[in-house]
Amino acid sequence: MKQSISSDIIRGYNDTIILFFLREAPSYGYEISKKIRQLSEEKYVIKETTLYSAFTRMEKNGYIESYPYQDPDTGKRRTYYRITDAGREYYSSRCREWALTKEVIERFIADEERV
Amino acid sequence: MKQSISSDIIRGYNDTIILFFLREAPSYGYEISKKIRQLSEEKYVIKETTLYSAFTRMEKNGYIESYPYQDPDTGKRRTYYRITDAGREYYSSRCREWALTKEVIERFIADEERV
DNA sequence: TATCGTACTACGGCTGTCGTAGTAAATATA
DNA sequence: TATATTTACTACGACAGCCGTAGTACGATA
Repeated sequence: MKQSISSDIIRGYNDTIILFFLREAPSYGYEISKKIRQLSEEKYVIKETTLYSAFTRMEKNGYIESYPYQDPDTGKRRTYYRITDAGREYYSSRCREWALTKEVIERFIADEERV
Repeated sequence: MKQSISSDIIRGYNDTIILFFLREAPSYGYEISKKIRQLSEEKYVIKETTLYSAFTRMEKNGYIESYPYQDPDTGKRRTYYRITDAGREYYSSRCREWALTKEVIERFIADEERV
């Protein structure tokens, strides 16, 4: 019974998590999902449907752009995504919001319970 | 254009915030909403419908119990809520989850953007 | 008399997450 | 060579929680 992260708290932060990786380089669904697992040390595993619907939403919002890409080695066709300037701004604003949110939520978290 | 907290990130933490106050003493909707505003210094103002639906949900889940109460001074009738043992356990588990979640999310928040 | 603060309830919409299912090609294993 | 697993998605619909709108009712204050 490992403690894990509820989807309600991560809700709305998936976009930020995805953009965190796209800031550094364009990528695609499967790779991003693996990177999330790795960086979180298996503590957070994004669901496929959640991930791909986030792509759709963010492209609609202009935070990312998709383009087809064929891997020169394997020949695999994938949909790659790159971050836009609007996406970078959005990421930054979410980071600032996070700082504020964290500070506020912690006022409602009892010290003794913090483990 | 003050930076404020989005409902998506607070989502699912409203229950915890409410229980934070009920742990100390029974209370009712209006009072709790005021306390949230105060403790967050206006950074988070819970919506009425959100608050009352949280009460309903938590009572259904057995985390709180309601009882009618008439104020001896004003004569005002209110629905008071008190926390149950299950509610205390739930609060504690949410606090532990928070510690984990915070740690994980921060891996996806770039240092430079932290302000 | 009217407005404001208090203390709610009802209803329905919206968004993001997730379960289920299916497709298809490449790679690994037996 | 046959089968399983991994990779890389798409479609559909359910669900939960938040929130906008609206309305009720009562007391205090202007």
